[in-house]
Amino acid sequence: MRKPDQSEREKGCNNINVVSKGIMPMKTRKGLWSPEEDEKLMNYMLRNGHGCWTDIARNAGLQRCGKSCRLRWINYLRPDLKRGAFSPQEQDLIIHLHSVLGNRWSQIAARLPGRTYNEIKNFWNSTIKKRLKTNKTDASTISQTDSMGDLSADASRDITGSEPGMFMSIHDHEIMNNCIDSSLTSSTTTSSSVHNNLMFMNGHDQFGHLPPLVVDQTNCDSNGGSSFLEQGGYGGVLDVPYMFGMENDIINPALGNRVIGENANATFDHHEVDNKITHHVNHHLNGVSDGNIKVEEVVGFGNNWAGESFRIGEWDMEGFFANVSSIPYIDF
DNA sequence: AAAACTATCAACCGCTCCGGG
DNA sequence: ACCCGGAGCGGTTGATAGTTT
Repeated sequence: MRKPDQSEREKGCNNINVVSKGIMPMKTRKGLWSPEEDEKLMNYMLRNGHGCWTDIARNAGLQRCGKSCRLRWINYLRPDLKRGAFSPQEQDLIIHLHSVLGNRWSQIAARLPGRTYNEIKNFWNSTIKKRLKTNKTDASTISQTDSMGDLSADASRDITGSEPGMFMSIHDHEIMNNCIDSSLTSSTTTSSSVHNNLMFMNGHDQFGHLPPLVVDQTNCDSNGGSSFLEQGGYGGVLDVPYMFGMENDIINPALGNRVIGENANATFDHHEVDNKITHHVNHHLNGVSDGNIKVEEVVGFGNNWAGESFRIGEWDMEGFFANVSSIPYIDF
């Protein structure tokens, strides 16, 4: 991997930035950090702790901008960083969290102790993305032979423009099926149409969205919730999304877990939910499942999720529930 | 052996958000 | 209300190590 190299290090020395607080123009270095610089920053941080990064850069005797110091500390020097390859469990968790959170790398990293967002981002872009792409190719081959037609064609990207390709095993579908509330039959659509929309081969709907999940507090037991990590596969039942809604809500992870359904206008406290997820995920990392968290335990009722409420009409429900009869995966 | 290709990842860039003046 | 600076984030780049041809 890239190692500190003299010519490279010299390159950045021509950049002249004015150090904040207007003391005097000072050359700031760019490029790779030398071991000496690392030592300076490390020693300073251990002695003085966090503060204004611009001050840290200056006080530590570094010819670096504060931004560069911050990045170096967060991504490399922090003592609590875990080194080495991602474990299969961590990989599963990253995939899992990405399906829920999207490219919010810092939020994903916050749930992986000792890992940085940059590390996870790099890992995703280099390794997982390719893996999913390969899987997608396989899936599209299968889907063609299964007469999936143009349903798979538009699944090349999700609404954020990133690559899809999350797979669900039959087992996953069964678990998900168990989590579908029978009361949906009385909602604006039939339970059969919802079921069918959950059963796209690649785990996405015809628009490339991840499948919606129906919140059912009573049926989603710890079996469904913990099975994902234990299986070690891609995709699967997402226990985290269950934590976002209320009973009978439909949640679409691709839309930021926004809620549609009878509680569409309900809003939740983002930080509270965040804390609960972190708690839940930590249990997974420690090899302990605490089962699904009760929805009311997370969101309560009447809390506010700042500006994140989602109305049913804002989603393409027509498209969402279209073509259900042409999906051959599982017959209900 | 060497050129070409691929994978990895450190670090930069530009942007948004937020708090203080 | 507006401006400014710092912090933080996500996208991207590019150097280098490793692998394949």
